Amino acid sequence: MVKSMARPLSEEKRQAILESAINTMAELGLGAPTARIAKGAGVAEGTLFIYFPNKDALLNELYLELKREIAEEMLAGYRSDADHRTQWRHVWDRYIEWGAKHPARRKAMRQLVVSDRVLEQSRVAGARAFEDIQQLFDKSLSSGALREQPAAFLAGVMEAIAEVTLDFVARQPERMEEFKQLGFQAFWTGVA
Amino acid sequence: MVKSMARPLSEEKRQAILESAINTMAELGLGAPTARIAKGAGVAEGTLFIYFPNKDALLNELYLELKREIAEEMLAGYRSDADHRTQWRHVWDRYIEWGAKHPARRKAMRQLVVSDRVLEQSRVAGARAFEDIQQLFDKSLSSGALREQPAAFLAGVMEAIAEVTLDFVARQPERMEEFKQLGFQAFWTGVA
Amino acid sequence: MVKSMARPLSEEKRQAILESAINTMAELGLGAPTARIAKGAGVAEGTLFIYFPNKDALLNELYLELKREIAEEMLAGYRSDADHRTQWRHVWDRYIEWGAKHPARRKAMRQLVVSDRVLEQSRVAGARAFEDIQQLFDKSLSSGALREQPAAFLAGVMEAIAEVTLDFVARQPERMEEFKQLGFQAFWTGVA
Amino acid sequence: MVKSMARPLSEEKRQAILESAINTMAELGLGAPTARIAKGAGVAEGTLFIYFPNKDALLNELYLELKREIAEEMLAGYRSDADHRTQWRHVWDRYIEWGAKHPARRKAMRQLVVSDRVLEQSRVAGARAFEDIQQLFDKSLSSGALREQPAAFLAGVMEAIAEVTLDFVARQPERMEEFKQLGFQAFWTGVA
DNA sequence: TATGAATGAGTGTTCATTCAT
DNA sequence: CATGAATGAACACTCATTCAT
Repeated sequence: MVKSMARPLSEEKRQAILESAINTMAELGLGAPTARIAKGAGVAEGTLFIYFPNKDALLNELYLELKREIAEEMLAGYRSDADHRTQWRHVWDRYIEWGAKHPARRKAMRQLVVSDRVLEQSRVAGARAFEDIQQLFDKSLSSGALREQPAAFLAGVMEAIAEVTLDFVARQPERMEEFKQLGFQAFWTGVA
Repeated sequence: MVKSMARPLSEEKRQAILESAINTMAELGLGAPTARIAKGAGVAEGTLFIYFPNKDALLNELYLELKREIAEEMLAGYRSDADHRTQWRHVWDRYIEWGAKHPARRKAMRQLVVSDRVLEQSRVAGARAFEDIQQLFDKSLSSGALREQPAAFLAGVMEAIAEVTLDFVARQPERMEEFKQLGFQAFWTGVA
Repeated sequence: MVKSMARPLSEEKRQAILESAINTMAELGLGAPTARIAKGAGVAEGTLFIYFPNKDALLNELYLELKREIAEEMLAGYRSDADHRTQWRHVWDRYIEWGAKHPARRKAMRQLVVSDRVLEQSRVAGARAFEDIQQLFDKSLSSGALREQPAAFLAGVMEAIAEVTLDFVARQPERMEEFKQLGFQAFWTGVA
Repeated sequence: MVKSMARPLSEEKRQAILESAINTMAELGLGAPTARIAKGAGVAEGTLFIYFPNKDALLNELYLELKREIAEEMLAGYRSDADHRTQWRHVWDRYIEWGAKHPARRKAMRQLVVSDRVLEQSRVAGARAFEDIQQLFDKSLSSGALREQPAAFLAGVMEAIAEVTLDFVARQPERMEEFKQLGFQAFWTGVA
């Protein structure tokens, strides 16, 4: 599905605005002024409102964009023929690596997640990007590889432990491998 | 010799302001206007600034206050003679119950935790309120009841899983016991 | 190549704001609210801050603008071939006439001159507008037409006597010529 | 005339408040907060309003107090049997010395003089403190020692030149004697 | 489409003054 | 009389959004 039909706008500029929003929000939180975001993107204040009807829309789209990016990243190189643990480990490692490599994205995401300005609708849409990973959960659950529990709960636990892990990696990057291992172990033995 | 005061600062009002800050911030996030917080506390706009020199100070004090409250709550009724698992379970249950009972407090806390406006200094001070619980971690670790790992990491994992658990409890309060159990199991088997 | 502007900053509006600042400050002193100044200029409150980054900047620019205007006024019609006394008298008369014609400007200037908010930097820049008049001082001094003394001191004395003169003119406008004469005599015999 | 009848208040405190007002206003201008003035005087915020009904009253009384102090200072050691020039020189020297010794007082006075908050009434009362000096003017004028001109104008010129002189003394205190002499000469030859 | 000047409601904070203690 | 907490109007400044160019 190509967007360029519906919006004959410069996809480049749109991306520049989203990227600037990430960096500006990482620094200033959700209160980051749209004027600064625009400036950071190299466009005029008003231009931002051509690409996004208002700030909340920008916030919600950014949330979605990041969700999609994370899901994509987590599945890259994924092999569905490996055993359950290996598959989980793959997904886990990819996420930790993404987070370690993109601190600003993580900071922005953290603000978005707890904000009321990101609508339920966006959260649902964001979850859809994780459908493939969801299937991994479902399969593992039905195969008995994981203890009986709601898949969403599982997902939440995994994400939560990953965040803690990333906090530690952020503070001591040189111990990344250790924390990555530690975090996965806590998750896997905890839920398996 | 203390100079007799015309009217001493009222601890009651201070609490009213903090309480109103919680509720207002639960609804509006950190952007909650000080004027609204004051109104909600039944005091004049200016009065807020007698009790807190500025909004950031209020935010930091609120963070601390909540941290202390949570620590106290978690330790209430705690028995140091029970076995490790029982002790952990106690602490876990108390936290889940606190969170389930105080959704506004949790919402406010969530915003504070991810905000740059809460200073490192306050976070350190907040951690001090958890020193007793920290000892529980240390003892369990040295006794071999828990797998070898940094105590702070353990604490982070526990808190993270608890938050997920509370999110589920918030959505389906009638399944509270089930989620409480599920969350603890994930934590305990994950780290033990 | 200049990027075509949507709407260029309007010199007209800038002047309107400065003009309104003069009148508002003449009435209310330096405490004149920016909101009132803006209103008096026929622009929105926020517009003032597009033309001046903050109130202090407005104050400093206003000081400069007035200094420049006064210098220009004093030199208009000036003939460098006349004798010293005539040249001085010309400059003197022009200033007294300017002050008598623009009481609000004088009132505003009086506040600005004694305020710490007008920076040394602005005062130096303001003095630069008087360089031509300064030369008149220097020439007269070196020619021996004026008693030996620092040129800046001379300038200060002249300005001070002019202010007194203007105060009297303000109270009894009908005696303007008399005071103008009296003041100049005090100055000229005092320094020549 | 003893004040302590009308106000059975501590004259000491009243003076402390006025003194603090001088210093605080020298630093912060007329916008100096009453709370800070009170603190500087070692009294409570509310106490200030026992001694002065409101801030404007404080300002006006301060103006008067300073006027009186200056007049008194100028006449101290004054010999009415000396010749005119000697008498004028005495008064001149005393004022320059007062100003050089009390920069904060001068700064405060400068703000008060140009402020609308000091009422005409206070200015008139302030002038009364100069009645004795006024007589000196009158006598000198009628004796023919000074050129024919309104006494008030003369006084204004003297004050104005003195202010300029003090500005120069403030910047180069080591040249005080030189400027004092220069200033007096400008004044005396200008008006005599 | 792109620009950035213009808008004005909204924000944190100050401060003269009052008044309960 | 003395205190300082309490008040709320006022202020400088910000910012999402609009719209003339």
